[in-house]
Amino acid sequence: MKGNPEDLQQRMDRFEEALRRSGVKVTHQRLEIFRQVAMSRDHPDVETVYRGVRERMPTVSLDTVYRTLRLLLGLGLLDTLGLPRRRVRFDADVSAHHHFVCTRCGTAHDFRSDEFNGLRVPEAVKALGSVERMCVQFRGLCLRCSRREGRKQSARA
Amino acid sequence: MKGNPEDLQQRMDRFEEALRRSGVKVTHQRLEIFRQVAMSRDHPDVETVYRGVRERMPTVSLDTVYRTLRLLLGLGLLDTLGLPRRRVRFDADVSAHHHFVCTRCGTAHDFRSDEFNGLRVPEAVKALGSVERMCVQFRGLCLRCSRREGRKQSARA
DNA sequence: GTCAATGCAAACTCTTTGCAATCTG
DNA sequence: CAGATTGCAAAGAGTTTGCATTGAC
Repeated sequence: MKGNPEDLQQRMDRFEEALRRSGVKVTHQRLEIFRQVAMSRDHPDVETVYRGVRERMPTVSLDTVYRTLRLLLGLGLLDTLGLPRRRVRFDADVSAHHHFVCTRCGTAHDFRSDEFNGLRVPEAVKALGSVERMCVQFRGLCLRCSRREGRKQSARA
Repeated sequence: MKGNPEDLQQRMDRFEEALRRSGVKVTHQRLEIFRQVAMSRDHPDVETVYRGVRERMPTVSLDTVYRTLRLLLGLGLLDTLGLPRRRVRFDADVSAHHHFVCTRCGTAHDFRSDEFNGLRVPEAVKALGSVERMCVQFRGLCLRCSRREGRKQSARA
């Protein structure tokens, strides 16, 4: 992220508006935590967000940062890189392939695609470092979780 | 993964061969742990690998599973889904964009690409679940880590 | 037989939770 | 002012480490 200041202000305004719409309270902590992520050029982890926010707000606590980030994830105002899950998942297939990952249960399925394997590395990416591998990731609800979801819906009705 | 039995046997043979070439010992635990990952259709986490291996080898310990998986990652015989880092990283940009992730330090940088945004969802993926979003991920050494690497090299020389 | 690898238990790191105090709407 | 939110401290996950024992080569 990180754009010019007007840009950031605009995003902060939209953020505050989104909080109100979601019916949660607009607290200093929430504003500063979001601002910190929005200001970062790379994608900060919790500790980095915490340190950054603490410079402007020395009394903020680490668990508020955790709680807030989780809240904002849930509201769709933030995203995580890769999976929001903690557990590392392993893959015995080291050759080129791509993934579909379930946002609910975290299970991942492989698929192969010559079209995707053939994608060229954009110049913008070459400027960031030396590319060793590439992977296309689709995210969404897997069949099993979709079915479960459906059952819950009909149970409520 | 998970292919037919001959396939698995072949992969086990290649695996054993790779261990020998790397100069590490070929132990029952290593064979069974790799077999468990290679057998799995989805991508198991450590706990799942542990439970699976324990059915065939009840005395295996959880930390051997951790150690072995880490070893095999290092040897390039296994891969992780997403980042091998545990820390979750956050992204304030919820709109469509793609990532370059450094395999060494874990930092991630955004880039945009209309070409990638326009990729169609393959039929094979639609069969796995409902796709909500898509992201292309490039992995490799970032500039900063490359420079560091270079310095280490010349320091040794 | 030697030294790497394992199993056990304890340490460590990251994240979540319970509860009283505080602040938003 | 009521109830959501925070800060603190303690508990919970997941992962790593030290050391004596075991097993591959």
